[in-house]
Amino acid sequence: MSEIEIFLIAKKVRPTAMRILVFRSLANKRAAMTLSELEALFEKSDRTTLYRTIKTFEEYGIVHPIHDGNGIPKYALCEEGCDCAAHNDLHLHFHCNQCEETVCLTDHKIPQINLPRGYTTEDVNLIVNGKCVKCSSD
Amino acid sequence: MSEIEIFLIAKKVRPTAMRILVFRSLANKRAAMTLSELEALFEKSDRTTLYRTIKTFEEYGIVHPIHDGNGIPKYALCEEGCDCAAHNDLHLHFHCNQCEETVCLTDHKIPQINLPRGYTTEDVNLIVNGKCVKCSSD
DNA sequence: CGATTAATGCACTTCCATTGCATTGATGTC
DNA sequence: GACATCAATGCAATGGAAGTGCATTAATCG
Repeated sequence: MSEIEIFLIAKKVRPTAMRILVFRSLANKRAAMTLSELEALFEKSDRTTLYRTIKTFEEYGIVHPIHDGNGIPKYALCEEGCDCAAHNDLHLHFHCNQCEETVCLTDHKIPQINLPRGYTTEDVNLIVNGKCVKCSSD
Repeated sequence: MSEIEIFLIAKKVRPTAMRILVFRSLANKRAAMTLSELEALFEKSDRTTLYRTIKTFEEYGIVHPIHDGNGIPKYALCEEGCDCAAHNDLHLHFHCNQCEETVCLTDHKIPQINLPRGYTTEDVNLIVNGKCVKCSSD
């Protein structure tokens, strides 16, 4: 059994062919991907299956969606030990305006945000737009 | 001539009826609004006109879009003196998970974010999700 | 007033998310 | 191993919203 299969089972998700493929694709690609980008990787797959695969992954804390401000959500694997449901992994996301790639900067935690009296925080989403390492050297 | 008309002219935007209405609607509502929400306010208006009105407002620095993570952008009036084009108004946005309203917390500036070497910042988008004042008292 | 440009309204297209339903595949039981 | 059950898949269809082309109307300028 592959590592991915073991991981999925541990997450209580049945390791079907499609799920393994999607997981591997996300693991190999350093950047977050949209459903369409994922779809393009698999010739034969149905959009719906992919859609539901991602939903399942989301539900079981395997991926988290990233809304980088381009309207279409992207997905990236959660960090090990990240309990996204409890929002314990408040890292920031970087979106490159040139190559359009969005990456998790998991080492960069989000600073404490002060809110006006009466407001309570449940989740924080921080997107930095700019130029990534690859594009800065151009 | 109304204040709104004067303001629009100062922004080099012709104060048409629709534009005045949209501006007033955004000014009266404290929260940011989607195109659909705006559309619902005007019985007779065409969606396209509204769409282009907002695009024009965006272009001339009258409104700024807010991507609060729900896929559909919302729009709010820019602060006075805010030069959105130059990203000088990096305030944070608060989205209430209960009433779904999104507001600008213009007094709360976004702290300096440190990025890994090679990354450059052009824009920062910070969304805090939680409960707003109104909903906290429930 | 007439000409030019801007704004509007309508029709249409496209893209993506989402759901219903029938089918296929896997799992667990006897 | 055969069967019942439930999960996963694939196809078709729907719906919401963004965006575009074009003709019409309104405003502005000479």
